[in-house]
Amino acid sequence: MPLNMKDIADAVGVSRTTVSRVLSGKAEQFRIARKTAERIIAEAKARGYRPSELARGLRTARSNTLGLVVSDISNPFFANIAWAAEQAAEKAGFATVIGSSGEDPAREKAYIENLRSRGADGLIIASAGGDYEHLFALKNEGYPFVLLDRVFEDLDCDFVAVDNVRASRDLIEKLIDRVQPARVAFLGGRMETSTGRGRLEGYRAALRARKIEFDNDLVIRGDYSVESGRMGTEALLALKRPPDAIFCANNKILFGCLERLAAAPGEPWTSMPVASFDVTPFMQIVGRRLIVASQPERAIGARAVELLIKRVLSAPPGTPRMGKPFEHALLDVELRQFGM
Amino acid sequence: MPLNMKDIADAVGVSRTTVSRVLSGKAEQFRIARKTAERIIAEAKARGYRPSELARGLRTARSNTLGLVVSDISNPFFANIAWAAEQAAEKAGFATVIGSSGEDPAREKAYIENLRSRGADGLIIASAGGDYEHLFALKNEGYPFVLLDRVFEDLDCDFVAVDNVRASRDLIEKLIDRVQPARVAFLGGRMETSTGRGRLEGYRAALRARKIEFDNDLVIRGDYSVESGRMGTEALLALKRPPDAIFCANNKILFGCLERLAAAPGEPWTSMPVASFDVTPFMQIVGRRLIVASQPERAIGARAVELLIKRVLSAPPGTPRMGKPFEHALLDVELRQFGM
DNA sequence: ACGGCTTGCTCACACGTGTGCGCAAGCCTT
DNA sequence: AAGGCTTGCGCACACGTGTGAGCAAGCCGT
Repeated sequence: MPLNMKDIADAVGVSRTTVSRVLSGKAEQFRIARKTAERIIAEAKARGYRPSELARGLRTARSNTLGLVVSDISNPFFANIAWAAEQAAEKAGFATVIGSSGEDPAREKAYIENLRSRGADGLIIASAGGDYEHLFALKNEGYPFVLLDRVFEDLDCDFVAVDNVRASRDLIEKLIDRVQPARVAFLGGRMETSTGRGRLEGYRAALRARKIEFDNDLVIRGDYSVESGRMGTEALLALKRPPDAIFCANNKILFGCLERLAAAPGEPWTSMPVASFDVTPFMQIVGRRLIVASQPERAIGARAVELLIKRVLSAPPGTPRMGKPFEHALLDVELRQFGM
Repeated sequence: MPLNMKDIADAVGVSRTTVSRVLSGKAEQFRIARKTAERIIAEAKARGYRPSELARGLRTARSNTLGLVVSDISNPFFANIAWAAEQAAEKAGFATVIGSSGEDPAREKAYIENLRSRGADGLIIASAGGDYEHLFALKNEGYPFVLLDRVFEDLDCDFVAVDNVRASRDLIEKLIDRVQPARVAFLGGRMETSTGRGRLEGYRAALRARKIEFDNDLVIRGDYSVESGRMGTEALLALKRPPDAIFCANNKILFGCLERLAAAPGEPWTSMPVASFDVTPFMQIVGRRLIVASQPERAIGARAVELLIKRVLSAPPGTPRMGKPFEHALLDVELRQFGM
């Protein structure tokens, strides 16, 4: 109902085909008279014609739209990545739609299905992990997608991430050196994700490098939520022998940790140094020494879009993208310090 | 290509029509034999059939998808609203796609166009304001949409928001009472938005109520960004006569403000009470007295979806929604305190 | 006069789905 | 035996777009 090419065609007095050719910029290619083209364009503009991407996508099997499925859009880390991805995609002539799975594999799967059936040309996925068979299915069908932040050892595909083991190790070594000799507590994230496991592995590596014994009491496995940080810190507070420092696997855990620490002050907790991944604005103002692994969010988003578009364009629409080797982008993190 | 109804039909040995009827749950209505239906369903499941929402949307002029365009998804306020909206929409059988305009009316307009041409059944919009002619266009065409958080006096339509004037006034009166007699500085947001203007009006009303003279030096107009908070605070720091308290129009401005205050300490700045809109987790841990107007984010998101779906279902697909009176939902804010 | 070339456009099909109408076969009723 | 009802399903069109093939008219050269 909202105005077709047919309406424009009738108004101008040409066939619908001609309108289609003109409006998709192929006027010259099909030798449409300049006069005719101008009249068509004017009419379309005047009546506010907007092509149906549904019909267009149905016909061409291409929508110039990328889907972005992240695990938690309320995490500024992912919000910034999403923002960067949008900008990059727009520059390349692609629109973007965002979805947030809330770390729920079922929702993630549903989102992917939805975006696919809605004609997205490709997907960028920060997977919740756990159950990820649907990702294998994507790969087997040759559907273009790029993993973001979280990867899977047994699933070879394009991805953009950081070296979590190394970053975590560097960060924790730095933390250890600050309070030496140090018992560093570990508030971990989802162990179903490569980031969760990698950061734990980096923790172990740092302990080994500094010849510190691994103490299971100091390792709390949780998920990437504020609540998890609260609960983990709660557990630490109950220890007979408190840690000398705390590592939080991401910024949400850090929130919970700091909140709990603030609520139950007293030494050594008050002055205990804390480290975490992912910079957020508040770190500049919290009155505590922080060491943070800053991931290049803008670069991650932009690179993911770049890889995805490359993959999307590597074969005619509607056909599987096979053959081309997969690209693995590992970006560098930067250690930063906050607080006095 | 990704498997149509025809494939299923051929495999089972029936016509495509029958497959369509069965898979859209109208088997009984069209008296398809139970046996046949089961075979079709089994075959579809086995081969992983996924209907093309493109074709379906093209045919039915309905996509069961709602678009959500917010001004800044990296603001937890909007992220939480988006999250709530998704949940509510899912419960009602609608999918959701999110877009973030970054407070840019042009991007907002592009997003709206894109979502519409992609077949979204309706939109929830937290508009950037400034240029909003495209919203009038939506209304004139009878396209279903609900404004969120920000409204326009000259545009009557469904909306969900809070009474910014009252909330701001209550908040600032409370702030004044704390440090009486008080010179309260105002770090404002985008004046192109009703929230920006409303919160300023509330500020003026609070001053009047407490019989405090309006001092233009204390009023900084900016936008809803961290940078704006930084710059505004910078300006305050340069005043010969410092304020006794600071009001920030939203959480991002608050970030910038606190950051700047932390970088340049000394009395009276160190102990100066600060107020703002929108609760974020970090407020529990910042070592400063805060009074915050907490908006019911989940309720806002859910209510907006409810209104939108009502509007969407109020007329057959593809036809303008006119006639029904518009609903204005004004939700209550809650004043909360943080810090010692 | 006639064939070939250029210009400027149209015809008709395809994409995958939903749906009103209709039809054949079997059974029941009278 | 004829008419009508029920059961179970298919035909064919529509949605709005892109596109390969083709067609009429004019012009040119011989």
